[in-house]
Amino acid sequence: MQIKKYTDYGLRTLIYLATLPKGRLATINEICAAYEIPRNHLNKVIHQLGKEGFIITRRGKNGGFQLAAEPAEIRLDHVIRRLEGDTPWVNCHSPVCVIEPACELKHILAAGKRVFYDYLASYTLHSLLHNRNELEQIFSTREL
Amino acid sequence: MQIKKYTDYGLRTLIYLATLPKGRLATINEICAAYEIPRNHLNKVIHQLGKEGFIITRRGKNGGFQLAAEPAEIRLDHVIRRLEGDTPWVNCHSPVCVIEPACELKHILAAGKRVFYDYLASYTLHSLLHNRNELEQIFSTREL
DNA sequence: ATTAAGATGCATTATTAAAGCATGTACTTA
DNA sequence: TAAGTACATGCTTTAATAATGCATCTTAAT
Ligand code: SF4
Ligand code: SF4
Repeated sequence: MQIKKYTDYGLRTLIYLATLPKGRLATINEICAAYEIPRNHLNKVIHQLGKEGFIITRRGKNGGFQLAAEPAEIRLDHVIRRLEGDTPWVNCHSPVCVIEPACELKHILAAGKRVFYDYLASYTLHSLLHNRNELEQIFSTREL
Repeated sequence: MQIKKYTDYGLRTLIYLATLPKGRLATINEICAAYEIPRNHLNKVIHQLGKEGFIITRRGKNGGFQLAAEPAEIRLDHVIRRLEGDTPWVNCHSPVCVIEPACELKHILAAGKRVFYDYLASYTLHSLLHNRNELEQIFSTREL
């Protein structure tokens, strides 16, 4: 019971982008260096972030990506749901569970999942910028 | 992002026990047969359920196990927390995340996890017996 | 044309959960 | 008290999935 690194990498990317001056593009290499994470994996995350519309990507020389909206408009529940994949938190099929038709548990777990995401819905990328100065300082010292 | 089969097996066991007449012991073999799940894995689950005090186990001939309390006294958050393991839903260490000291995200995720378990806390094993008759029927037909 | 960036697909490795196996220990009953 | 049955315990192996690596394609600026 843990979110994937994949998802966390996506959130880290959004955090990084949010600390940049508006309009400035970042590159995959830049983010890998900042967080010391593997380029290949981040590659896929960035791609999905683009597909999902959280960032705007630009190919080619001088390309890169930036936030597609204001940080306050990017909801954490949306991001995590997409990156994490929105499947049930319990697998009642494959293999099929014999009490499935009579089982209440799966409904309770599904409701719990909803409650979790409803809570996250009260936060946005902006909520993660409380320590913006400290974040910027971390990133700037890493560039040395 | 999904609970382990291990945890689900534990819940299934409790559901099964709750459908039995009070005082009646069940065995591991019985539950494996009822759910068509592997004995070796369930073995460990049963053992932990005993250690955690959700069931009372008895060794030896005519041994087995039964619920340690009334279904209405067995809270789902307690069971799932124990079986699932109560670790954070995001791993900020190993490897260490460079923005960890400035990051708000982990706190939000931790709060979301609390919200999830708080929700589960409003349910007990009794909540899972709404379709008790249907459950009993499923179990009885499987014994053939 | 060259170069630098993301896009895409496949292969490999690492991690963890799940399952298997062997043996120990407690308890009942003949 | 010996035999049998059930849970307890530890170790090994397999399966599933996430993470990572690699090669190549496409796009766009210069
Ligand atoms: S017990 Fe309920 S929740 Fe668990 S697998 Fe069966 S149907 Fe799904
Ligand atoms: S970004 Fe925040 S939540 Fe994610 S690993 Fe780093 S410290 Fe933890």
